[in-house]
Amino acid sequence: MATVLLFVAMPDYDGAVTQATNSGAATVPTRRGRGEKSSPTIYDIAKLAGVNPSTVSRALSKPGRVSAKTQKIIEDAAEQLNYRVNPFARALPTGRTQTIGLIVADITNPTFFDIIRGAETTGSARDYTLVLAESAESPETELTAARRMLSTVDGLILASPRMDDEQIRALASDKPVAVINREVDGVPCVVPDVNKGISQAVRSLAANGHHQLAFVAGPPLSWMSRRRWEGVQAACDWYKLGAVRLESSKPTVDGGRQAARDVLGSGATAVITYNDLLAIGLMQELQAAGVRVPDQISIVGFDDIFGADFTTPALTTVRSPLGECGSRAAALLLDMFLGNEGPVGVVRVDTELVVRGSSGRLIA
Amino acid sequence: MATVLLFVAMPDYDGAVTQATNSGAATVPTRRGRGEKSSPTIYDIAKLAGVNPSTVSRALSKPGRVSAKTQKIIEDAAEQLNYRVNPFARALPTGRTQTIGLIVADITNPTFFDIIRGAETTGSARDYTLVLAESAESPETELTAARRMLSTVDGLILASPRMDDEQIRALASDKPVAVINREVDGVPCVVPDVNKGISQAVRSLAANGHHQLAFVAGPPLSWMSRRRWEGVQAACDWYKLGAVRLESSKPTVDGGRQAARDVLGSGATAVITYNDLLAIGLMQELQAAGVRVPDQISIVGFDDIFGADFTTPALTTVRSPLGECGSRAAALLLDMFLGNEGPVGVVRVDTELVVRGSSGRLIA
DNA sequence: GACAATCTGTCAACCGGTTGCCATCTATTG
DNA sequence: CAATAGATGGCAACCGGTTGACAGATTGTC
Repeated sequence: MATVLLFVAMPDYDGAVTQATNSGAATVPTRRGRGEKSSPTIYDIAKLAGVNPSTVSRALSKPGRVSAKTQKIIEDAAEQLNYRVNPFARALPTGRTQTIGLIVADITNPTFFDIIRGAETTGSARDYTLVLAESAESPETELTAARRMLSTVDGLILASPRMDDEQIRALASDKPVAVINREVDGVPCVVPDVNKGISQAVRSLAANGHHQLAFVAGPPLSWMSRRRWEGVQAACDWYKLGAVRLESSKPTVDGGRQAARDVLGSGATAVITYNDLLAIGLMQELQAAGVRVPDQISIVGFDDIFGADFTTPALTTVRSPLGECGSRAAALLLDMFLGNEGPVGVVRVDTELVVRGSSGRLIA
Repeated sequence: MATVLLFVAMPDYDGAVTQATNSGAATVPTRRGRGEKSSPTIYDIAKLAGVNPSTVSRALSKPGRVSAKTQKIIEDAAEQLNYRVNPFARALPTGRTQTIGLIVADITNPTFFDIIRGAETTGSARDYTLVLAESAESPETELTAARRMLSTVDGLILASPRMDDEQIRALASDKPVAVINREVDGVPCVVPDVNKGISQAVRSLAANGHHQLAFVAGPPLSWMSRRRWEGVQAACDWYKLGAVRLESSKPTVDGGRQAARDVLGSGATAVITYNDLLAIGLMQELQAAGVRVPDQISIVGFDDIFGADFTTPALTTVRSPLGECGSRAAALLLDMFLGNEGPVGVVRVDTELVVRGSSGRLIA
């Protein structure tokens, strides 16, 4: 299992008083040859400021606990010494690590990229570090990773979890947990509302003369794959299109190529895939087989990942605001850290159709 | 500044005895409601095994320091309690954090993805966590990030650094540092040898009837951009092609689009770009302007990133073994951790041309 | 069997912050 | 002016491992 840690932002020393004067030359004060004594500690500050170390600790982390005068003296001393808290020393007694865990199915999948970015940005704003781990689409690996992480982080974000609702709730009973791309009772979730985007896609396809649509599904354990299929079915019902569901071996470009055969066999003239990777692979394979896109078959992906507009024709896709999902999930966690048990409901974000060249009028 | 931490692999408790028996049910032994007492400690093990905590510590981290018998007893106890070391507690007295820092110019640039992967995989094998930070192409940001990271990691990898050689050496005098995509005297470096790949590219272009070539450069501070341009010049000399160097505003798809105008103005029929992102943007813009690729203009990128084969035609590119670079750099660091000051020379890895559809015979 | 060399486990100090409790000191009020 | 509440700083214990120093046990040697 691979785990990635996104060190979002290292606070100057505590997130307070962030303005560091660039007064002197840009020299590092403590230049030590080998591995001798390292950075200044609160004890050094205490000595310099003529107070007790505990007072320094309070001045730097408990706003208002010390008098304004002492506060100032200590802050000056801290700045003079170029003090940085030792995160390990802080984490030891408190258990607070200033980190948020994020588990994704596959680090190399660009879909997760925006989620990571979003979570990182929001965490960063509050001096939280993001730790990434990978589940490789396996519920077991995911659970193991989650358990291990949980001891090291203050909270956990699960992007597209593959494990049971029950297991997720168990984790959530231990530390704050937020879920993306899935609804789990009793756990705060951030879920793109696919209906709008799917409606737009199917309406557009119907308007372009399509009558039979195929949906290439994602991983069987993916809640979101089921959800998208339901959305496609509902929209097809409404717009009077036939809809058929096809399996994919894996939610990648390669999986998309492999699905081409089934798509052709299905007789559908329009395809919506579980994600963009599948759409791209499918388009490549169809074009290689001489099928013209979109003249003969229209293709619509999901997510609008990096590279979706590299293809010719560029990929039409239902964009999920992945960055917002990551950001919202992180915000939920940050909220819970503050003690707000708050609403554990579902946060919904909107999806929208991005029309590019891979979908269009059916030329019979 | 954004910093990402790649938590590569969390060892079972110390990397030794990794087989965890899945004996009982999959219940978490310490189920605590709120934030009560957490995981088992070496003190718990000591009590259970009837020895002193320090003996437990030694048994778990200093192989051979305790008798085989005691070792066994302690390991059994540790397993029974499902013990995991507390990384914070360990880092505090030792300073060893089991982490490697990696600074890249841009987290969203897929070029760095393979480097990250490579470093992560290699670090992972030795139970090291990877910490990522972003420099946003700024030497100042990079230096700040590097300084901050340095106090938290055991060693640092700089992928495509933008700061001075001098600054890099200063960092390296503090803790182990390895550099990728650049040569810095006195610091271990991993550098793709671009000559082979460029030679292949230029030879192939010459053979296809091209006489005038343009190189679209990358960031001015990029050592590798200069190096590639030198390689292109040398190869063009050899194969008797004219070569002209064009600037780009930024090394992205957008920068590539903007460069299209200059490319057309240069009269070149073949283009090599600093990286694939530029090549893709350039190709999009040229095609939009009605230029046929590769019939009128051949395009060759650099790196072979994710998505390079999404385009139509697929992108011909000089592949750098980025994954290997990351992996090698991490290996260098791990070596230095073991006390091997070793050779601080340059590790060279090979590049090769990947011929796809965007380059070919010039059709006048 | 006496004595040295080697093993093995224990003691205690330490890493650098945090925090409950208490002693002062100051300010407010009667 | 005395009594009292609140603000402020100090003391010391603690978080969970690590490690140098040392003593007791074991083994080997002559």
